[in-house]
Amino acid sequence: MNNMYADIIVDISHEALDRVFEYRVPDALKGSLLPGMRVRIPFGAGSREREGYVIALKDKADYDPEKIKDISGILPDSVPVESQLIRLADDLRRLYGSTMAQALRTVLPVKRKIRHKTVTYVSLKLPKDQAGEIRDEWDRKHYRARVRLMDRLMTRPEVDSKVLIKECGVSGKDLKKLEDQGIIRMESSIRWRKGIAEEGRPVKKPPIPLNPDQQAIVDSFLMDMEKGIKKTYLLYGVTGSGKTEVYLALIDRVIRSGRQAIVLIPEISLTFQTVRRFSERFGDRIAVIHSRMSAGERSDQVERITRGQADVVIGARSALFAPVRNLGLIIIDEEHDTAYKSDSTPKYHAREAAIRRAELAGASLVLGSATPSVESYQKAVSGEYGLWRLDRRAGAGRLPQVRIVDLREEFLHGNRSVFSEDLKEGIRERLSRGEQIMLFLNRRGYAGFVSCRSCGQVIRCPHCDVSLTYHRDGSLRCHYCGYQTPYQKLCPVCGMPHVAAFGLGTEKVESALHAEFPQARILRMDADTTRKKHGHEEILSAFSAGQADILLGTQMIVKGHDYANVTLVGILAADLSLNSADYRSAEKTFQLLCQAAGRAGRGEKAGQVVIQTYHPDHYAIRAASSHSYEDFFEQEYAYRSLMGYPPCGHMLVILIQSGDETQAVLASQRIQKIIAQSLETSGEKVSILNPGGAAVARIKDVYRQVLYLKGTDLSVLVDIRQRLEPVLLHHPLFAGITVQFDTDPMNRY
DNA sequence: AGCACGCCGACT
DNA sequence: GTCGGCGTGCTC
Repeated sequence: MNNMYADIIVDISHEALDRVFEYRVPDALKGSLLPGMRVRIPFGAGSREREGYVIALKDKADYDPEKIKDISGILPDSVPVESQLIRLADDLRRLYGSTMAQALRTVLPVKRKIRHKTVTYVSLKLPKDQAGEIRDEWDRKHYRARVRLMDRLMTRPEVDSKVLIKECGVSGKDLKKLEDQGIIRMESSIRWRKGIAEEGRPVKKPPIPLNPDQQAIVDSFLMDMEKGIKKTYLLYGVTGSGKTEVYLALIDRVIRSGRQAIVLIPEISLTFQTVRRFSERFGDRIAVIHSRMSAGERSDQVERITRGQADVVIGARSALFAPVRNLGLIIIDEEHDTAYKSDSTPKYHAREAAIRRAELAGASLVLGSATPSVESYQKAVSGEYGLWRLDRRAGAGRLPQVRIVDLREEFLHGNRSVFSEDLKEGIRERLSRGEQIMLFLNRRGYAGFVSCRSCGQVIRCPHCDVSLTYHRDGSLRCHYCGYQTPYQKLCPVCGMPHVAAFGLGTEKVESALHAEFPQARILRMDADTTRKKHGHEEILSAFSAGQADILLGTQMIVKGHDYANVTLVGILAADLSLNSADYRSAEKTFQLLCQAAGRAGRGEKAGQVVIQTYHPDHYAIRAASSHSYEDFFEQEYAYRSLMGYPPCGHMLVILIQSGDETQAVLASQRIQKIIAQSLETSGEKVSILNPGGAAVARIKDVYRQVLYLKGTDLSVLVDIRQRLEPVLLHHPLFAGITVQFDTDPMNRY
């Protein structure tokens, strides 16, 4: 039999190992081994068993045949994947910055153990004098690494045990031993995430006939299909215009041509209701993938997909990588949603990744939104994407009437309440008619920051450089790290009893509502009330069932869910999201207002929206009130192009983190220097914004430095990153410092 | 990442 | 001499 070799990526995320290694395929595995599979391989001097990914098979090896080792075996649950996904991983790695192993891990449908990301905090357990004695004893015994460790811990605790291992030269085992001996204390912290609803039984229903607008879109798609045109389309449809019906019809056509579809939905709106609409149409030929599934459930779904038992895969961001064999269509619903941007490395955007996957598979891509991202709309009007529009609501509902209330005038007229006269009047009216109201506030907690009225001192978190928030149980809490301390009237700085909470929070609004409308039944929904597993669903279905008159909440109440009986939507402070120092703040505000407004008047009864604001003339607020996306886009695009922000340019964020403030600053300066030098030689124009600090300079005792690079050409930024990576790996200055990259970021740093 | 090799200082 | 820690380089 002929020799067979495999190119393999070792599953260790380290740049030094980020390349292919050749292995021999033993006879026993020939025939069953395919690219994309995970295998066990002997690696390194000790031929320790490691895991790796097969990325290609070949009959010749380039490396010294004497040194080539055999693959030990295929991992159970290993699934072959078209070379497409491996190429996609390679693209993601190059564009967003990661090792190939990390990129493969995000792309391949492995049943992987849900590994919590942990950081271990190390501090001294013994009092200083005792620790000093132990240190001196070690010094006598010439335990140099341990002495360095002790000297360091005696000045300050260390945030990340990895830094100690690297810089003091102690081993992980040593630390464990010292912990057992009661000399040091080690605390590991885990990151957690949110849950989501379950699936239900599908009952097939006949399709709703399309209206002429919807039909025209489906027809034009069919014409392109017949001509063999594969491209990206933007479906811009106002809320309630029936985008989902169009999706269903498009998917139906694609399935009939023998191909499959992937539908992406933002995690938060991926609810039972959404899934049901698809299962009512396609029965059990759908597969659902979401983050809260157990490893077993997930691998069942993946197996059904690989076996060809599903025509439609529905899921959040990561479902984009479902191992669908003959992909014909990808749909991204609510394409503007920031949830499509991954927050772990590689920090890819599902929209960009989908464009690439569709290209590789020869599939079409449909982006749907009532408030398209500036990026997508720009590409649609420039002709790069096809543009489909749905300007009218599909059913009985009409777009609600919007009223802007100037809060400054309310204040001038002596109204000190959270609610304007217009809003109060509206609420009263709805209550008397038995209709429902949604009130939207972009903030959680009882109030905003807490400060001393006498000296102006703001009470801050001792670990995070952010202000603490007052909660009604009498505690001050940090939203970044969960730090809690009891509220005190006495100012820690000037000693005057004038510390008080300012601002607006859902809890505060709730009590104001109770005071104003004692008869109203109120449901509050925010991060605090939905913390338990299905809190989210419970509250929404209670409101839907008419168990409350008013639903008060943050961001999360504006997504999905139709409530026929809601005829008034109030936005209490439209400015809250407008004030953040982020180039996307106007876009975010506009999207939020449109979505919130879209909740009103979904049924037979006409809807009304009241927007309270201190900036009644801001274009985002004006455009939202007249339901004019075009007006908003025109002004926003002008601003972006003036400033060179995406889509009129690109950005690269470099996040530098260290437990030591000076080191973080030094590393940041060094990086700036390297960038400046490489720009000098290439002559490219890239500007470095905001050097010398992050919006939050410290989180959980980790110091942060952030650099924003802005340039017209994405490839120049990618180049800079690639030139930086080897330096970060080898230069001693970067030992114990984490550097992360984010291309075209969607969140603030 | 994790292992071996080789260098250097300190102690039996 | 020899023991053992630490820097360096390599892993198919």
